[in-house]
Parts: sequence; C-alpha cells; structure tokens
Amino acid sequence: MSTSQKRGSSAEVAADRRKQILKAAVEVFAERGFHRSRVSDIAKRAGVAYGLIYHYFQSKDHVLNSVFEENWAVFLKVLSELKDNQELTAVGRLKSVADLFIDALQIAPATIQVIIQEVSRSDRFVESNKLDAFEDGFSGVCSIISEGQKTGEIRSDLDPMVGAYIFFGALEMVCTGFMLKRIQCSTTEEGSALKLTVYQMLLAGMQAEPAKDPQ
Amino acid sequence: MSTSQKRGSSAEVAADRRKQILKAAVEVFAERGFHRSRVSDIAKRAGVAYGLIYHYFQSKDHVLNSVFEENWAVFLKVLSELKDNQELTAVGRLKSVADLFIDALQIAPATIQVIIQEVSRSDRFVESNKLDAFEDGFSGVCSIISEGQKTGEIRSDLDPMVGAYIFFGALEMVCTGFMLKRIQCSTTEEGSALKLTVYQMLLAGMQAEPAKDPQ
Amino acid sequence: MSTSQKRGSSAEVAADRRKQILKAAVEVFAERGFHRSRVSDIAKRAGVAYGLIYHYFQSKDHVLNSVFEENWAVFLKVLSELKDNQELTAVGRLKSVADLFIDALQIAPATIQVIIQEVSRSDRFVESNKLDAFEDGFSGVCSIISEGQKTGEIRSDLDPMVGAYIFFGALEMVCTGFMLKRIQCSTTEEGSALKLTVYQMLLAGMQAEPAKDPQ
Amino acid sequence: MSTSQKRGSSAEVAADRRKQILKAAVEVFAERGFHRSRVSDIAKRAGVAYGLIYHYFQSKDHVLNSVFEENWAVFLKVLSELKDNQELTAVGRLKSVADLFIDALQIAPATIQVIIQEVSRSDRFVESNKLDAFEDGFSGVCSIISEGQKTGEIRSDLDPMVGAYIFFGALEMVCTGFMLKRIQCSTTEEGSALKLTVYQMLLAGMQAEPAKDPQ
DNA sequence: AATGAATGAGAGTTCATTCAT
DNA sequence: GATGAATGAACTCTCATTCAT
Repeated sequence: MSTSQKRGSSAEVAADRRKQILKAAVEVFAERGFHRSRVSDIAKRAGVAYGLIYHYFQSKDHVLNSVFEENWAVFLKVLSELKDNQELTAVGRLKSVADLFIDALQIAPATIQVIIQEVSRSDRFVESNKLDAFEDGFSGVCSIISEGQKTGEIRSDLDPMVGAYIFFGALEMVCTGFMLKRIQCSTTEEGSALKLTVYQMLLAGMQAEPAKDPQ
Repeated sequence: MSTSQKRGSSAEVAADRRKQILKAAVEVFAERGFHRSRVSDIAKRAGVAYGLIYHYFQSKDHVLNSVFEENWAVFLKVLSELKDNQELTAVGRLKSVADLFIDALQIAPATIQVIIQEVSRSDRFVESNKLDAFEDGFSGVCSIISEGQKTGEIRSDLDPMVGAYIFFGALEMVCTGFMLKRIQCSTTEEGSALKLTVYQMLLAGMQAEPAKDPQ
Repeated sequence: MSTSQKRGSSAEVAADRRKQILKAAVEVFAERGFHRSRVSDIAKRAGVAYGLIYHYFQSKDHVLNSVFEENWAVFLKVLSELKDNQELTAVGRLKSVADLFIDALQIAPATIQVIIQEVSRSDRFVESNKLDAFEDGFSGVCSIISEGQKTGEIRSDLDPMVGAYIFFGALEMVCTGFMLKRIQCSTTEEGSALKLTVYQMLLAGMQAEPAKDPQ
Repeated sequence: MSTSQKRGSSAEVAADRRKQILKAAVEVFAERGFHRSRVSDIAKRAGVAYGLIYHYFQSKDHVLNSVFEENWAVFLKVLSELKDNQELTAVGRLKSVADLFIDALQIAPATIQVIIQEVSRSDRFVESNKLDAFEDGFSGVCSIISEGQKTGEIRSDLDPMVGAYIFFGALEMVCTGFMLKRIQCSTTEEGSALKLTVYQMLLAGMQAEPAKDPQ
C-alpha cells in the first residue's frame, strides 16, 4: 500500500498500454507487412502477453483499423483546414500538403508506411469505409487543384483527380523508398532537399526549359 | 485414356495451361491481394483442380514470382533499350517510359497492379532478389534523369533517385486509381488524356506560369 | 474505507455475496449451459467484478459444484427421511418425491435444471463423486420401489432400478419442458394438474381400462 | 499401379470417410460430452488427420448437427408413419415408439445419447431449428396420446403434451442409465425385460392393484 | 473485500502442400 | 497430365485464473 502510483489514473495507464501496443503494431506491420505479422509478434514487441491485445482490441484487424483511424484522421483534419485556407495560393496549399507528408515521414515513417501500404490495400474490395476515408484525402487535394485551375494558377488541361492520384502516388513511393533506405531524409537538410525535389517535380516540372507544351 | 490431344504438341498444351493458371492468378491476386488469395481460388478461376497448379509451379510464392519475372522482365528489357536510345532526348525517353506504363495499364491492368502492389511488398525484408529486379527499374529511370541533367534538359537541383521514385509512385497510384475505378483510361481518348496529365505534372509541372523557382 | 457496512457482520455480508453469485450462476448456467457460460457472464449478472468470484469459489467448476451440493443435498435429505417414513405407503412416498420435485420446479426451476442437466453431465467419466451423490437419489427411489414390491403395492415384474431411472427421467424432461416454456406450471392449479398427470402416468398408467397385462 | 481398388468409386469412399468420422464423433461426444471433445479427439478416434474433418464438415458444430439430422430424421420418419397407422391402437403405437427407442438404444446407444443429451442442450436458446425438429418428436407422441384419449383408450385427465414429455424423459434417462452402465440391455432378454418395465410403468402403471384413482 | 488488467494454455480453423489414384 | 482427398503446421482468438493495487 502507498506504493508508487507513478502518475495518472488507471484510465491513463490503460491509454498508455493501448498506445504501447499500437506503437509495437505499427513497427511490426511496417517491417513484415500485416499478413506476415502474428499477433504474438506485436505482443512480443510491446512486451506484453498476446492475450492483452484482445483486451484493448477486438481483433488483429481492429489493431490495423485503429492505426489508420487514429492517424489518417489527423491528416484529414489538417488537410481540411488547408483546403479552406484562403491566405495561401493553391500551389502554396499543395506545398503544405507535401510538407505535411514529408514531415510526418520524418517523424513517424512506419506509421505512414503502414497506413499507405497495408490499410489502403488490406481489404481492397471488402470494406469500403476505409477506402472512403482514403478517398477523402484524394478529394481534398483534388479540390485544391480545381480551385487553382479556376484562379489560373494551375494548368487547366490537367484532370484534377488524376492530379491528386499522381500527387499522392509520388509521396507514397517516396515513403517506400525511405523505408527501403533508398531515400534519405533523416536530417533537416535531407528533408529540405527532398521537399525541393518534390516541389519541382510535381509543381514546376522536371524540365529545365520553360517549354510548357510537351506531347 | 487415348483421349483427344486436340491440337499441338503436349508441350504447347502445357504452356497453355501454365498461361491459363498465371492469368487466373493475376486476376485473383489483383482482386483479393496475394495473402488473401487461396491456391484453390486460383484453381477455381482457372477451371482446374488445385493440385494441378503444383505441376506447373513449385509453390504459391512461385506463381507470384512468375507473374513478376515474366512481365517485369519485359518492362526492364524495353526500359534498357530506351535508356541507351540516343535518338531520343531524356525527356522523350521518360515520356516513352510513362507511355509504356500507361499502355500496359490499358492492356493488362491487373498484371501491373499485382506487380507493383504485391511483388514489391510481398517479402519486403526477406528475399531481396525481387527487390533488386525492381530496383533495376528505378535505376533505369534514374539514369535517364541523370543524363538529362548532364545535357541540361532536366533541372540539376533534383535528386535523380528521388525523381525516379516520384515517377514510379505517380504511375503506380494512377494504376491503383484505375483499378478502383476512380480513374478512367479504357478508351484511346481517355488514355491520351491520362498521358497528357502525367506528362504535364511530372515533366512540365502543374503550374500554369513558367515561374521556375518555387520553394 | 470506513464505508457503510449496512447491516450485519462482515460474515453475513460475505454469505450474502456468495448467495448472490450462486444465484447469478444458476441463472446463467440455466440459460446458456455451463460450458458456454463465462465467469464474466456470472459476474455481470451478479453485478460484481469477476475477480471477486475467486474470493468465494476456487474455480468455475467449484461454483457448479456448490450449486449441486447445496441443493441436491437438501433433496437427498428429504428423500432419505421419506425412504424411512413408515407412515406412508410406497406409492405415497413416490408421490411425495414427485411432489418435492415439482414444487421445487415451481420455486427454483433454473436450479433444478442446472442440477439435472449440467451436473449430471459435466464430467461424466471424469469425477465420479458427484455422480455418486446423484446415484444416491436413484438408489433412494429404487429402495422405495423395492419395498413396495415386497409389500405387494407395486408390480413385482418391474426392475426397480429401471423404475427409478424412468421416474427421474420423467421428472427431468418435465423440467426441461417447463424451462422451454412448453409446459406450464407457474400457478397452483397448473402445478396440481401437472402432478396429477405425473401420478397417473407413472403410478396408475396411462391406460383407461384396468387391463393390467399389456405386453 | 493396378493396385487394390478394393470396392466402390471415390464418391463411395468419400461417403465412407464421412461415416467413419461421424461414427468416431458420436463415440467421442458420448464419452466426453460435446464441449469437452476436441476436434483432434474425433480425428484420432477416426484415425485421420484433423484437417480432414474440415473437408467433410464445416465446423465442429456441423459435425454434431449432422449426427442429429441424419439420425433423428430417421426416427421422425418412423414416428410419422406410426402416428397415422390405423391398424394399431394408440397404446400399441406408443409401445412401438418405445420399442423403436429401446431397439435403437441397443443398436446405437452412443448415437441416441448424443442426440438426446448434447443436441437437445447444446445451443438451447440459440438455434431453435434443431429444437423445432426435436419438438416434432414430442408433437408426434402428443398426437397419439390425444387420439387415444378420444377413443377412450387413454385416461382423459392427462395433459397430452406433459404425457409426451414424461414419455421421452423416461426413455432418455433409461438411455443415460444404460450409458452409465447402471442399466443393462445388451442381450435380447435384457432388452425385453427393459421394454416390459417401460410398458408397465408408462402404460399400465406401477401399482399392482387396479386402483385407478390415486391423488 | 473488491477490481479488472494481465497472463497463457488450449481449442478451432485455415490452407499450402503432398500424393495415391 | 489431372484430380481432390489427406495432412499438419501455423495462426487467431477465448477465457479461466492470477495478482497488483
């Protein structure tokens, strides 16, 4: 009695345990992929008995869902704020989205990877609610592009939705390259260089000459 | 006993059966993902007994490998020819790569998807030989970009490898959008429009103004 | 700390808690069967934390044992008194046994059901001590039948043990029918009617004619 | 090559395997009870790998269902024929039902026990379709009793449904006693003696005197 | 006394792979 | 070549039980 009681209530401890398990799950999923990861792998990584995972999550699938919901939601929120931010130009807003992504990549690369690679593909044609949440991200970027086209900032001969897909695809593969250690962006300098390349390629184009009409 | 043997040698028939199974496998993998696909699903789709699959392939993994090797190899071959084709500018070569991809997407979208999504992720940290073959594709594009930088065609402040990743990422996500029916490119017109958007975004940039120095 | 302690000693409170848990257990076992009932189901029904059950009982099995012992013991005691009650005829004693059963059914149907259906089957070939206690019940009725045969009250061509099994089997299935809402005996009238049918069938026979020699 | 091919097609062999597994399942369920029986126990008893069980049955529950459906159905069919057999008196028909049961008990005691003890209780309040099939048996006997009451063969002060429950309850417990080795009926003589006791108790009554009005 | 987080043995089920026919 | 019955390793999930608080 009158022992430690380090800090916080049991509710806080429970929240910590949950986070601890989610963190371990993200790491394991990122390393081995969702299907190759066993629940016991997650437990081992988290340093708990695997039964405990079922105390906090209904199933292995629900663990993945939680990773998605609790992180993608944050991204969507920021995106939604950006979308309506009239202080920035459309291009500025797209840059901000890319920044958001690349910053997140530096802070929590495994989370980004799991979200993009596992969730978006896990039950591709089965549960579409996750897909819908995903689609929201594309729609947000699509809106920004459309608006930029109206203001003349962005070329009007682009299909905005294809633009959004290209935009995310580019960011995703950068993420994959990062996870595979083919792309470096751990330091601030590397991060800046990466952002620059992304900006150039997606916004300004690769070509050195301002020749604006390929095809 | 003493049945038909309809046409051709038994070797030809065997080759047909093999293709039949590979075709079914690609469809099933594209729909459900590799790990959620059962060998019996492939067999059912191919209209054969699942035991037969083991006459033509050592294992389920080998089926996926074959999908990869027999298709990516073709891509690599074309890419390798392009890389050294001095008749085209670097930008022209990149366009050709994109064309190759988008054409393949229209002809065999499921194959493209399986290659990109399943193979590249299947055994991420386990077998690296497939990854190496994958890397060859990135290297090819990376080379073209580098060369373009030397000739002054392509902006020199880009990281060529990051450029290659962005390039493939963009194409991959377009593929995903296509599979998810969010992007249309079934007709020739749609294909052309898609290519245009891809060219613009990756080569010329989204921005309408030739302002060449974002950041 | 220094909480209520509403009435009675802590021993009384403990006894109450025990009863409360046993009552909940009987209800849950009757509804879902022993094996499908979780300790947490019992706890939920009793309105306590499931850990508490282990303060009052060694294990889930012991809860079932307690249900049995503390109720069947009562029945055995009454049966034992009846067996030696020379004021009643053998038939009168059998009627009393049936009455005892049917009265109990009206008062505590779930308890009766759990005792008969779960205890008698739970560990059929594993622990025989419970089975022995069960057997005591059959023996008691068997004795009464034997004695009735000696006094000429009961037909001598019956096997007394088979008679006892038939006797209990009849009562048990009536219990099941009651639990399944197929047999009504909630009111006093229904109870009397039920008893009459039981008496007639088991003692006097179904047949209207006094033709005493079927075969 | 040119090996045994003992007898029958592969369809027959499959049917045999199914029966072999069902037989093993009945034995194991009868000995240990459904919930204490592991799928591997059934497999071991049947001499097959447990995976094979899932080749023939969807789940452990489906094995139990099959035991029920494929045996109770037979009983119901005979009962239904008996019910409408106008060549027999009501009492004669009830005797036939009892005979049917006791004969079955001698031929396949484990099957009878599993049907009565496991199926009827397994998912008591969950799946009612099995319960309905069960109820059909009670209804059949109930009908016979009602008819007997109309023709004056059977005492009119009995509740027919209660009568049916008593009837089956008696037979069931006889079955239990047999399984527990407390009741013998392996030989023809023992079987006849058992039938006699059942007839007497249920139809003629236990009492020696033709005193027809207890209570 | 009371709680419920934590544990892990145990059971059901899936499915890649083998092999007799 | 072709079939699908047979096998069993591997995995998810359940839940009785323990124990720190």
